[in-house]
Amino acid sequence: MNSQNRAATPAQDIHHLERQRRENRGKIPAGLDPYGSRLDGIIPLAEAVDRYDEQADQAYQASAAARKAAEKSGDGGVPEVVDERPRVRVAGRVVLHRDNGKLVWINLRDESRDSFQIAVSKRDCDEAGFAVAKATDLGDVIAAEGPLMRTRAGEITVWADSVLPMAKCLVPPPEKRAGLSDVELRYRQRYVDLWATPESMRVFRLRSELVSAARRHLDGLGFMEVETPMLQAQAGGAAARPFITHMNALDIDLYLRIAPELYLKRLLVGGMRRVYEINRNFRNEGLDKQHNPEFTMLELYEAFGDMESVMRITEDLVRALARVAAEHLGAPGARLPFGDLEIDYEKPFDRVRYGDLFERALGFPMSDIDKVRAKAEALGLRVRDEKGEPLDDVFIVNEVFEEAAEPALDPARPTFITHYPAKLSPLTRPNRDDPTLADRADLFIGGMEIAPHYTELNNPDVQAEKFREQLSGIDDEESTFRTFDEDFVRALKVGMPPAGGMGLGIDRLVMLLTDQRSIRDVVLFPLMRPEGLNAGEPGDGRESSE
RNA sequence: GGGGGCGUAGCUCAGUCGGUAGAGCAGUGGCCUUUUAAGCCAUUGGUCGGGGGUUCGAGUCCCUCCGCCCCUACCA
Repeated sequence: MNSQNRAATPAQDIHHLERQRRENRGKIPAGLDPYGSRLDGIIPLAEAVDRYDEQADQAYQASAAARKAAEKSGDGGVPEVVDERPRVRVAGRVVLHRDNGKLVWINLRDESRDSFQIAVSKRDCDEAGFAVAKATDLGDVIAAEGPLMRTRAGEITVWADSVLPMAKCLVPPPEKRAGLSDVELRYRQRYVDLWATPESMRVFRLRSELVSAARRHLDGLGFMEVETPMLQAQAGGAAARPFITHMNALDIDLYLRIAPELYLKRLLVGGMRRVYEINRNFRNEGLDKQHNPEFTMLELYEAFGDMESVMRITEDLVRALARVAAEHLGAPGARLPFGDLEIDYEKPFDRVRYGDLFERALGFPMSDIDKVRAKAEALGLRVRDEKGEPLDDVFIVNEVFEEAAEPALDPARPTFITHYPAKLSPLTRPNRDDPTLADRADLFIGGMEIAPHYTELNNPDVQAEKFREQLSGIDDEESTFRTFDEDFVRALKVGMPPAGGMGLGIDRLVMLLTDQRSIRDVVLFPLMRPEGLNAGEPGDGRESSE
């Protein structure tokens, strides 16, 4: 079964450190597969620590000592050794290896614990297991079994009587104390980062728990989780550039979705009352600390609700998730560090009207358009469109708003910005009392836009008109992917109940709740330029420059 | 797109004014049955990201390409 040992890599191409590891693999006793096989009953390392029984350990030590003393005195009547220490079977990556000759100390790591010690003694372990322990390299995956004891130095340890190889690590691992700090390697080889950098594993474990908790929370509110198309003939629901692909069977171009919105609303038409989807969106735009081309979005819609009702859902949800994260830090409540900030999710979130925030930050109202334009010029902002035409007032206002007012928010206070100008949100339902305002509220936390909320438009005629307005004045490139969604208007004609909707950027929320500054540190496999395609072609530099 | 920075052993990093490439960890050989960043002795390991240039001489200076990071811009 050990055919894998003889994988045909030419010897001269193998790095000497890998060759050495291949040789060490060969030292594993015949009859044991270096790549192991199914092993039941393995418990997490953290649980092994919990199972330690102080009394049983002391009773064992005492009875072993008594037996030894009796043997020594030779008076007969040697007592039985009482060993009721709990036995455990554990497995993990070898992160430390101290070979004392006839006693080998190995520290394992798994998802649950950074380090857990096993001792492999020539006297007490079976022969093959001892040989495995001697041949073990840092980074190997092994399993061990034995009683739980405490060493003289006080560390809870498995005193192994059996050790089994589970997987050889042929690639030399990162430095044992510094771990992997090269960010490029961490992203490209996440499989190394996860085991070699405990902090990285913690972030992704917490991310998983947060997403689970979000589902539980929403399910508890009577929401139904659904899945809608990622391959779409029209990329709607947002104003981003989509990725394009081709379907051979129908010979049509398809787009990777930029948002699930228009499909989720169709479900409200069909009669679903509360729906949500947690899934990937794809946007063919720039990469930075807050943007990955594929990112995870939670969108939810509540029939017979509105912006206010979904704002309440979001606030409760975010607070519940913050509590999960705080529990991980061993802190009660929901106060979490984010860089230099401490963000308090427990107190009611702040609310500020768009216009009020503008006036508070700038010192004059947004209606004072002369001052707004002067400020825009002073800030060096864009005041004309691509064709050189002056931008509409409301867009200038928004440029100034984003440049000068948004940063005036307290980043440590989760804040909803409400009452956006209607012209900024062309697809949103205008406010019933003041049609110049849109029923839209954006949640900001830590200086990041986390979640927009809307009272959804459900009048098919208004929707059709909005689509038409949006399509007028787009350029050729945009027109290839921005189209009028006839079917969506037809759905609205069937009748969609009034509704509130929300979209929450899961990656950004996870950044906040795990205190990570880059989206790449909360995405397991962030997009990277592929390795080795054009790297270092001889002479390519000179040729392309001349 | 614009600007700045970085790239040296498997990993983490030094490398002075341009003068024969260094450390720790890891690895290898040896000793060691309570170590825990184990220890002690010995020791292997380099396309200094690729290419070109200047120079008697380049890890170091210049050009260029590749990759990554940061800032900025774009992004409902």
